[in-house]
Amino acid sequence: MSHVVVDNPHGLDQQLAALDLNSPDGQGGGTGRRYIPPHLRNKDAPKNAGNAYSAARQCGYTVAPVNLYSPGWDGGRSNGFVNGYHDNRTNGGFGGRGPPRNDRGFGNYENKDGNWGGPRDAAYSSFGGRNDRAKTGFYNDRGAGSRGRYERGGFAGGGNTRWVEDVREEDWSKPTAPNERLEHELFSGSNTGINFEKYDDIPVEATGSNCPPHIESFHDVDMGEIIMGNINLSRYDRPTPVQKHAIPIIKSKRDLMACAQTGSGKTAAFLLPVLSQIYTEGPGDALQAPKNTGQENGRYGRRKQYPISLVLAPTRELALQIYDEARKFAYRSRVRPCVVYGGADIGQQIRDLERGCHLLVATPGRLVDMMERGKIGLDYCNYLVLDEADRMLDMGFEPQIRRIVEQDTMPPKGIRQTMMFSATFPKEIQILARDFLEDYIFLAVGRVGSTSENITQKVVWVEETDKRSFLLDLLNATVIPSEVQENVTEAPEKPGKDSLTLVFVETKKGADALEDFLYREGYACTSIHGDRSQRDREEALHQFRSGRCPILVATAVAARGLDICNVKHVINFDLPSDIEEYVHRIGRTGRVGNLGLATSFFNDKNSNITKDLLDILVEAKQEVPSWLESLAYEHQHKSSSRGRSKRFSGGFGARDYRQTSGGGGSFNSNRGGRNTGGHGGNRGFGGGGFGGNFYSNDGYGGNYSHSGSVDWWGN
DNA sequence: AAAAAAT
Repeated sequence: MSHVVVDNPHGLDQQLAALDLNSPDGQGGGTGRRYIPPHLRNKDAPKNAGNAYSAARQCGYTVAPVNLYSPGWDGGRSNGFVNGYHDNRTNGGFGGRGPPRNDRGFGNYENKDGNWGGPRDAAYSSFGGRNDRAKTGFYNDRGAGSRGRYERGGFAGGGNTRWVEDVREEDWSKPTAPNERLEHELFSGSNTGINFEKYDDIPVEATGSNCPPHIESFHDVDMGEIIMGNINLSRYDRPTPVQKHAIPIIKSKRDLMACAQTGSGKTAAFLLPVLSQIYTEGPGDALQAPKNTGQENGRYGRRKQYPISLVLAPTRELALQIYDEARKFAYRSRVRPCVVYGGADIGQQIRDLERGCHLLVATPGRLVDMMERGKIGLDYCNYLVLDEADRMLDMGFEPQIRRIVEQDTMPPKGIRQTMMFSATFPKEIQILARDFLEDYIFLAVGRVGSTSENITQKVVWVEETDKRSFLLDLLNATVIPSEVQENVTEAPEKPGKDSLTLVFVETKKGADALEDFLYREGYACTSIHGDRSQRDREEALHQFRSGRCPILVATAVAARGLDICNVKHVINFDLPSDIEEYVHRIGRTGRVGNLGLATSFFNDKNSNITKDLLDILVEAKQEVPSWLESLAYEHQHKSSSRGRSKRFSGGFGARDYRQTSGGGGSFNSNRGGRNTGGHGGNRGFGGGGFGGNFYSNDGYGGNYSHSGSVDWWGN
């Protein structure tokens, strides 16, 4: 059942018609036709780069002008104030590059013609190779030979003109001196590369105009000597499927929307080409920016940093993880990666930023904070990556994200290069992609480390009161409880340095309690949840990773994205009520080609997940306990009569439900004959290749709590 | 009846 391709084009089109955002011309909504990704529509639309408005209007969409608050782009409107302070940097200069002023009444400006400034944007002229981003006519090519230039400040009179030594005399493409200690620190960890041949089977589909061919080896594309050196040090052997496709796409300066799971190697898929580009092109204007004028160090602004690349991630731990990867690939380069996220001392983060920041990894809230403090300017951010975009929207980050991307000084789409990664492609993400991406390529990657192959999934019936003792039995692994025997063929490995066990619970309280219990029972364990201090969280993760505490009790905070090798066993002490969450949780094991075991405790409290769980097990070709099967059957019948839980109302009366909540994916089993009637789980999940996962299920947009009215908890 | 995220 895996890698199902869409075989129900009608249903699919129906759904897409329902969300018809992009096809005023009817292209997207026709029946009987294949889904046309948004970027393939409106082919005739003028490629007026950055012309967000016209594009939006073409779509029959009334939107607030995207850069409403970014007077900078149409030039000359900035008054050179930053956060209420005078900003010497822009004094009398191009002006247009002034910082965002959404508190200064610029909101009334409308960029009337959508022209991002034309000649005045000569500020964009790049010494590097950015000009070959052909679709934009913005770059005033001064050629690569300049050794210096007049500083921006001087152009419009008003002072400050001075010759600036061109820092690009440093060749960013050449490696800097090696540093043994650092090298050891960065690369001594285990190989996180994914080198297994079976990954070749992972289906990948790329759509979009002029999509560059994929690569088979890291050597098929020139990423420069720094990157190649670091790839070697990381012991990356060959690219994963997502890397094979994403690397050439990003290298050829195209925007990208990629649907891929974590664990597919996607962090490197964007870090490698982005950093490679930065190395070849040098810092561009970013280093010319105020930083070196000395003026930013004055009374008001202390060294505002202008990262060339920004990566946004939903959770702090994930941000850290991406940052750690970035440090590897930035080794022996002039690029300095930084990370900012909440819960940690902001002063320390600011000091770190002040030491230089070319690539910034951030969680949205803290970044906005940094921007408002005038510590970060996105004026020169040429590369924007949104990682786990669906997750970020789930968590309600959309306002912050739009604030960062649209309402500030970030270059508009078409100028910057934007890459979005998401496990799913629901309506909200499609809208975001439409707003943030220009002429993008859509990449759909089948699930790597698919549950069916790598992870053995067990579901056992355990009453609430028995859970603890049951858990102890599992951890000891010497005795397999009789109830489990029928399902557990191999005993789980005992937790140990190379055999980590991750125990998921549903509540923070529960996490504390269970950790206490295990601790009292003499187990080396720790816990992670959102109420623990950031320091404790990181410490816990470290203890776990290093194997000092081979048992980690966790809430949903650890369910997604975290890449911890050697997790041999995931135990759902409490099952989640959402199948999506389940999939993410068990995905913490069986990574990088290893085998994993996932054991879930099930009792009547979990009836809401019965059907979806069953479907997942079937799809992943796992043994299904007979009681689960009959339960699912019962549940379906029982609930169809008296209105099922909102979330799993699948199968019946689709459209009527779609505004209410949950069930979105459910009614559209896009699998032709088999109307599973409640199968929301296919979305973004394992078995189902691309089509079904990404295009369809979320058509009704009901799957995400932020989209509809009520979620499972009634919030 | 929850978790996450800026303070």
